[in-house]
Amino acid sequence: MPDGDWTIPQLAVTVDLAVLTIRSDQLQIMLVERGIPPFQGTLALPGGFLASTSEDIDAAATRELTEETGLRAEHLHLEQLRTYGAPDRDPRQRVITVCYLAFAPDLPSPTAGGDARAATWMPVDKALHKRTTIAFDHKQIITDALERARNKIEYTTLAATFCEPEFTVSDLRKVYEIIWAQPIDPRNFHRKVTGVPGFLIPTGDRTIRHGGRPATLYRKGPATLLHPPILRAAPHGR
Amino acid sequence: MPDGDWTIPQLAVTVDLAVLTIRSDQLQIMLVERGIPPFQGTLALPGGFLASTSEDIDAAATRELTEETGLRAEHLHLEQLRTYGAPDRDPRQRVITVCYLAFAPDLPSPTAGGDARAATWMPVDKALHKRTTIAFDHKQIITDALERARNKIEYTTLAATFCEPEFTVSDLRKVYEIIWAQPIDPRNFHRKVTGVPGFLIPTGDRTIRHGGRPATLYRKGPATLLHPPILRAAPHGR
DNA sequence: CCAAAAGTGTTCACCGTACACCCATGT
DNA sequence: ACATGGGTGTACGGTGAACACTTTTGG
Repeated sequence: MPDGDWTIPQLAVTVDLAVLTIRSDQLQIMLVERGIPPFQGTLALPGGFLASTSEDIDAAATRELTEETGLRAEHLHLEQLRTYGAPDRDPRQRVITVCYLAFAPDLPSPTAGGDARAATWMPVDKALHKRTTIAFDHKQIITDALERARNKIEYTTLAATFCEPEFTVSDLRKVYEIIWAQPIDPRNFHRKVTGVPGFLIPTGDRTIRHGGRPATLYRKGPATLLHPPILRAAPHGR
Repeated sequence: MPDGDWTIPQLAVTVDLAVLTIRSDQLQIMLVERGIPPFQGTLALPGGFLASTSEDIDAAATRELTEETGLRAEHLHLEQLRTYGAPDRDPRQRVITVCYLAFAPDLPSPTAGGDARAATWMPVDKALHKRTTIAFDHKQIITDALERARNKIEYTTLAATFCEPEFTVSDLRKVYEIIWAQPIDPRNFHRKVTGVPGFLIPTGDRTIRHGGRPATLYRKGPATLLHPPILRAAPHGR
């Protein structure tokens, strides 16, 4: 950090959220419809300006997230994704956005938090489709969020954050299959994840199913890293 | 991004650099001595305020980096590390710092770029030592930079960015050994890295050594990802 | 000849993959 | 009985770790 005591005028900082969840067997992202220009009526990532001069940016992201989802922070994963600062990304003024990535289980209702704005879910595929219009550079942000999510579940236990508090190995496998868009052998996956110490804690209960053997229910354990990682078939991301 | 058209007053955005290099068989980080309070006389990461309202933050980082190192951007690696926005991280005013991580080969002179400020190198170990004082929250940033670097060379070819344009397999291995602070078997390492397609391009020349068989010289090839990654012995970083 | 560093060959243990097979439930 | 999904056993192939060994230089 340099010496000097001046600020660029007309410089604003916002915190935006890329909230991912799995709904209807699809990876979906939370979007809000913009009420004013620019991009009036189009969809954008939820977010907002810093609430006060003394608010930490991480805290601002947490606040936004719990407001939008209505969930408690412990049931979510939140991490900083990247900061976007192209000079023309907002036509009104210079806006720098610190963007956060969040993983959430499927939520009872999109706007359970009581927020006035209409938050909706859209499949990530559809949001990234050529013909879909997303405000600002948010389509790029969604692309980055997807890539980060795909990489992250390889070597962490965060995939479980997409599941309900109690979930089966199948539920967890579905998360991987949906995010990676590739099938996974159920038998080997089962052995793999149950073999990681501290990842899955059996609750003692079992599912009541419509057919088939009942599955053991698990809770997420304290482990955060997977060793060795669950590697995808194809070379990482390129 | 939300609706609204106002800015927090007294909010400044800076771009800081965590530049890593290998000098004297140690991982070192570039620091500058602060000329004015706060933290006058103590060391801090190089960086600065955005040069103009229309400057992209990535471009600002590149500019700072080439100014400080005197090297052309092609010989360096630069990526965004993280944004730090704790409200009290600068006692003067609210400052949000977008921090970048850079890898550089050993440089001819620390301030070859002709910059007036005195840039120095300090071993990362020493910078992170309990008794070393570093300005602002920059010690935390250095910690994050080190962790990122350690992870990054696992699955990318970026370790070669620490080497001269032409280097041997031994040179590259030393980079890994120094950054990971752990010995690596020279034979297996050799086979591993020479086996990655597009990683190492032989120049045809060999080293002239003070003893021992001359080593083949390589240039960095177009490959960017390592598949499979070079995994460290111990569980990743925890 | 010896030391030192580069580079190759070989062995072995482990692990991911593939898949046969058994288990426990609903219909 | 049969379908459906949960979960275990096992054989095979690839790869990383360990290390003996050869190659090529300087002293």
